[in-house]
Amino acid sequence: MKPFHSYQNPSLAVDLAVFGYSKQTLSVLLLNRKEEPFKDRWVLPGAFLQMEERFKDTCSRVLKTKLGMDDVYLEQLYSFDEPDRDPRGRAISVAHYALVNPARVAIAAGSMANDVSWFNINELPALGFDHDIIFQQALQRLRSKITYFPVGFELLDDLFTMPELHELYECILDTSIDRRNFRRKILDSEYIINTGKKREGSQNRHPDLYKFNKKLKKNSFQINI
Amino acid sequence: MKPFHSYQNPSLAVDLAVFGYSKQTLSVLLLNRKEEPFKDRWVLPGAFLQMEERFKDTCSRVLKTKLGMDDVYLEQLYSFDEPDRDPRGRAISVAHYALVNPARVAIAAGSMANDVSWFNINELPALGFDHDIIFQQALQRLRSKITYFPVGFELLDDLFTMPELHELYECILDTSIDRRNFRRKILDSEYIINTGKKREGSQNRHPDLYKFNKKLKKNSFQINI
DNA sequence: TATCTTTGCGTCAGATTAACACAAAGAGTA
DNA sequence: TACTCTTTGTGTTAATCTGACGCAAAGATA
Repeated sequence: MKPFHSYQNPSLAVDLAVFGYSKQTLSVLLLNRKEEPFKDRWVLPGAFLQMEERFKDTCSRVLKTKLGMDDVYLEQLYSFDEPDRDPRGRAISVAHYALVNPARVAIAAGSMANDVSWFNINELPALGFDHDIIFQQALQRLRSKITYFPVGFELLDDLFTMPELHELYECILDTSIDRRNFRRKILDSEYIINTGKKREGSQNRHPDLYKFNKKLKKNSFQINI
Repeated sequence: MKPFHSYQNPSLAVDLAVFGYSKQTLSVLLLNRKEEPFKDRWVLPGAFLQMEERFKDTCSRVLKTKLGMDDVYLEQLYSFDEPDRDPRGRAISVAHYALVNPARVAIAAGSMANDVSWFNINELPALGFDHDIIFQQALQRLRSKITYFPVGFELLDDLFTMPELHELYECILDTSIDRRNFRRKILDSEYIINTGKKREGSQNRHPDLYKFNKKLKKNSFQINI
């Protein structure tokens, strides 16, 4: 299908800030480019829109084919339109961010495997294109979102303990949060449910296992960490 | 310049939810379409991106040429990509919202004049395209934003009174707010400055005139209405 | 049984907020 | 001038929320 107005449109792409949390570290997934421009530089994964694709379709395609991931939390972030953001020509990027549990996704071990890697968000290399800016904005959005909406569980296993959730928040917000006050706020918000089970194996007291409360009314949720 | 990858791109446009506040009413600017599709229906103003234009450029062009407006507050909202949102073919819209003071902008009295009109946001007709959705999202964003960031003054005159600001908040948030508590929060936030002058002419006590504090550090601002 | 660490639960003072009282200012009117 | 009516500016108080912290229960080890 041709565009129905006169001038030649810019290229249209999505870029993805894929966040993962593992071993008390928040990481982002980067791709090592094998072609110009920005050959050998690390960039956010992305792709051009294909015929009839919606943004989320393109994102899912990238997540599936390049990274072997299915069913991840995805949110549109912002559209970037600096004319010179891609040296090949005018290209517009509709940036998204994704939250995944790295334990659940095995990065596809294909030919790409060596070109994809998790990076601690505090130890990022300089990225190609305008991806530094996109990443910073994604991180800011994640930090803002998690303080008032329960997206944290997207990064954890189905069952998780209170100390695990607590550490996740401290890690994402890069601040220390009083353990006991955190517990109270989270429990008051009713966004998690105590399963009655306990996480076994640790040396000390075995913490309760919680699960996310899926019946939570979307608008009733409000924490202020 | 041609796009540097293989397939034919969708059309790219911006749509604008232009909010105005006047006489204790929050309004949005609508355009009456004179062509198919959606002939004779009201829609948000918008335009296709022209060569080398950035989103904000296109927005400014629409505001200037169709509405005769300059220098308005503008913020990117969201990008809409439903494949059938435009019956003419695939078109992507990067929606923005704008805040203007209707008293300061005279809607251009050209051939378009009869086709442009302010509508009370509570009395909107059914809009063409997917503009109902875009508008609702814009309204939601405005409501959310105004509770934590001082954008209200964009809708008012340079000098305004506390009751005027108070009414604006009540109108936008569609709720009643205790006058005295509101005053305290706003003053504590230091985002407005008492000019010492008073608004004359009213029958009763003459209220103080305030102005926006432009030296306010962007990140220090935080109200919770 | 004692010790060490982690986890769960509770307390309390200080800060914030909501609800409300009241006086001052301005204009009209007897 | 004195009184009324309405609006605006300021303060008070009780309820609520938040941050800081104490302490005991649970589990493993010595």
